[in-house]
Amino acid sequence: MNDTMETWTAAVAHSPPAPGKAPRPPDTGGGTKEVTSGSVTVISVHDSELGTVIPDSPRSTDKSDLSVIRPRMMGSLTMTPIERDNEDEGSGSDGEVSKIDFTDGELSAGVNLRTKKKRGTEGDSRDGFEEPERPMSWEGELSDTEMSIATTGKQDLEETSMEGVQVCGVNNNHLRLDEDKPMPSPLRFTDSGVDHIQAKPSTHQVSTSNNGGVPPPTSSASELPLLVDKLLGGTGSYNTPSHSPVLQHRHHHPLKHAVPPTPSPDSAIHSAYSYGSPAQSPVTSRHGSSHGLPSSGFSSPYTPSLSRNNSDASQYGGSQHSSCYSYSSVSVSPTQFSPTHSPIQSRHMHAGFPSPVMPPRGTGSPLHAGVVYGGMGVHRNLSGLTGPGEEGVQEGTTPDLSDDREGGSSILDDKMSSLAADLVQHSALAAPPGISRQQLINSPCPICGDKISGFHYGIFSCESCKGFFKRTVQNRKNYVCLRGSLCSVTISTRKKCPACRFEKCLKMGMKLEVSLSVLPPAIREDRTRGGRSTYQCSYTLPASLVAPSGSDKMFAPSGDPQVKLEAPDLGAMAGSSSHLNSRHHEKLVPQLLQIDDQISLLINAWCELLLFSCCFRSMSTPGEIRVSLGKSITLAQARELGLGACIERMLNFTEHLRRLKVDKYEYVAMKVIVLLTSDASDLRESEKVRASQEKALEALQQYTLTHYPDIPSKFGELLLRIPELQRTCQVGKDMLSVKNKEGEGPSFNLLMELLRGDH
DNA sequence: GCTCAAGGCCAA
DNA sequence: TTGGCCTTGAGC
Repeated sequence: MNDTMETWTAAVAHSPPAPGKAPRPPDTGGGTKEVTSGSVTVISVHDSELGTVIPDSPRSTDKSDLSVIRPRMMGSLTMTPIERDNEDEGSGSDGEVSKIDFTDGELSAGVNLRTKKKRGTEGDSRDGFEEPERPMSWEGELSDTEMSIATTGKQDLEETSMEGVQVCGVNNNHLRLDEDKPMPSPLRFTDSGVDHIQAKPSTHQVSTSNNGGVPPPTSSASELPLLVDKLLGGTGSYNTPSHSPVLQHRHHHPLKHAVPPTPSPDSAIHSAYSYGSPAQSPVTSRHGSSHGLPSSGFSSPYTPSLSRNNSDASQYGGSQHSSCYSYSSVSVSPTQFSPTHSPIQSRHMHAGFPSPVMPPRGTGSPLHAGVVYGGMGVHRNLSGLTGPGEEGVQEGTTPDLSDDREGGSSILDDKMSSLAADLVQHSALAAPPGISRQQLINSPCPICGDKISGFHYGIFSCESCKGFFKRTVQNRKNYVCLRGSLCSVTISTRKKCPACRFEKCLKMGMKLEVSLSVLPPAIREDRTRGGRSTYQCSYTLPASLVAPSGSDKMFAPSGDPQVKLEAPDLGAMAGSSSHLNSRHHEKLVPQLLQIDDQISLLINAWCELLLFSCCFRSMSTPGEIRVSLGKSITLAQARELGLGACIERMLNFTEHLRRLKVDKYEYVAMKVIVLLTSDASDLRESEKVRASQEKALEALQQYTLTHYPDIPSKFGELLLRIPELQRTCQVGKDMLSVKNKEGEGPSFNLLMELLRGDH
């Protein structure tokens, strides 16, 4: 859906400090110093399905469709010119980010990676890229052989990266995967007809309004986005390999925000440990036998000597500068951490981690073919799964070694960082249960790939990204990216585009405000220092942790209602999202729904959701239905394919949407309503579903009345479209059913191919 | 008393 | 403006 891969730059250069915002008071040692009420408008919104999404409220930004994930991933696999251009951050491009004042010094600073002093932690003195510290095994330093492996792996990485042709294999040729070859099915994420009902980039809230002179929306106006945010996924992994609305639970599992029996992070870790037996490890199956592998030079970063980088160490910088080296620098504790809990392996889980509710698609292990168990070789592939805005090695392109900004080595660093960042997007944020805090800390920052220093604002991130996020929010910076919000964000490039960096912070799950507003904000308005963050949901299950089927009790005792699937996950499956102010979440958060109910709802509504998405994105193309991969189908073409009746109704439906000028919020809300309206008969908590639907209806009504006061009937007209949508689906289903029986109709796969949401 | 996630400081 | 380091203080 390249044609809809529109990006925009919202926002504005720099909103002035809030009136009365005094310079930062001196640190007087605690206490409340200043109350700020501003916030940062999310910088840019890239919505693949909605195309350009410009929040009409400065306090809200919407990423209204989960399908944004797929295009990003696909886009990276099939480079488009714009992506290449974007990746080429060489001379000239920086100037495009005209409103972001970068100095040459900053640019050059990016080249130097991590040269700043660190606390005297063991191994800190070395630049990980130039002189990696001797990797540690769980018994101590790696042997020479192991070192050789690790070193060789690094060399391989460099060489292949430099060539830009072959995916680094980390000394394991069988793990290599040529990037110019089609990705194995489990990694392509393209074979789903319902995959746009997928996970989505995590959504985020902006704590308060940065008006910039624009009055904030009324509460009612904001309620829909809020509701949508909750309904459609308040947090999510960036990518998910899942292909079905059910499979996607892997990233939107009910447990991902489950609150542990105790809110303590420590207890949360404990919970993770309790799960982490090798036998139970969800990773085990993903990687098969990892024991026999020579670590590939990328053995687990976790060692029994965790004190080597325990919490304090992590807080003040670990021993590894580079996430890349962190992969290879340590190995596994067979006692404390199962090899299968290796964060390396865990990083790969996304490539096909079995759905907790449904068996994985495809044959065998989703990680089969050794694709995913290969250290950096995997990383590169995984990076390919990210989108154009997600940095990474650009498949099919040769790294520009003449990059005058950073030089060849820095490019490699960039790529390495990119890979690392990608990995974490798929791992640390979406790590399987059993991954401990320590393991996560040893993973690269999901935003830039740097060393994670701790849990900041809802995710494990590095110190720099933590500081950046804090500054951006506290200072109410509104950055703009004039490059389409597709800038790479890595260690070496993170300074180049704060807009994209901040967007990625949000995307990766950094929170300005806790989704459930009973908890304090991550960014403290009063700037009170000290104290522990009280939101541990993401801590327990960073971002998109999922548990395999039957592991529900891992994080919560039986009967804990928190275990139940949160509505956001349900909404995420609906294919939309938004990250908006959550100030009124407690008012709008719908009832949590059980996973079984979510599945039932999806089973009943998948067709409507698909068709709706298809029609909505076809609003700009009268007479055509925009199907997959940016293609359109006309009625004539549809008739040739035997889909005429269905497409005709879809065109009519689309025309209604066009006439009603359905906007993104209405679209999202309607999707939620459709989802919750499905006549699933086996709902366990039908009352909750109904209550959620009522809230969605109410929010939609308020929204339409607020935003379209001149069309008072809009709400009703929107609702009237739902039966029409359902009839359209029924026509399609009936047509397929009848014609397939006759052996002359279009196949189900064809329809799915047409409708799938990889846009 | 320890942990750790906040905010603050300040050199680069 | 960045990011490493520091202080703070609630939670345990």
